[in-house]
Amino acid sequence: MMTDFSPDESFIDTNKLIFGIGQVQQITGVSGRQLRYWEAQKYISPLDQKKGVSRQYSLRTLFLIFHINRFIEQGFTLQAAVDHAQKFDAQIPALRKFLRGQLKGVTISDDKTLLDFGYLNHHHDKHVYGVIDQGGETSFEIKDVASQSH
DNA sequence: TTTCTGACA
DNA sequence: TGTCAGAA
Repeated sequence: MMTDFSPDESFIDTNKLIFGIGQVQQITGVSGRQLRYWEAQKYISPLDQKKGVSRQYSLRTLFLIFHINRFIEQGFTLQAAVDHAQKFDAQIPALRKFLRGQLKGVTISDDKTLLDFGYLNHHHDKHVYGVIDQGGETSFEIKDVASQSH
C-alpha cells in the first residue's frame, strides 16, 4: 500500500490555461463561425480582450463550449444545450470544493484503490472510504476506527 | 498563416 | 451555419 497522492499538494493553476480560437475549434469541434455567433448571442464569452484581437478562452469556457456542442449533437436546440451545459458547469465548483475539503488521500494497492474521505462524523469512530475495485466498480466503505487505547 | 468583421449565388 | 472577401 502506498499513498501516492496528497490533496495538500499544489496543482496547475487551471485559470492560466488559455486557448486561442483555433485550438478551441480543434479540441471541441465547434467552428469559429459558431463560436463567434454564440458569443454574439451571449452564450459564451472569451477572456476580456480588446476588439479586433484574437479571442482567448479559459479552460472553463472550453469545457462549456465542449458541452454545449455535445448537447447540440444529442439533438438539443442551441438554447437548450446552453442551459444544460451551464447547469453542468455550475456543478463543477461544488464538486471541487467537496473533494478538496473532504478527500484526505488516495491509496493504491494491487487489488483496489481507496479514496480516504476522512471521518464519518465528529465522533471520529468511523472512517469513510470510496472504493474502486479491479473492475472499475465504485462503492463506499465505512470502517470502524481501531481504538486500541484504553 | 491565422483570425477578425461583415455579408450572402 | 458555411463560406468568401479584404484587412491586420
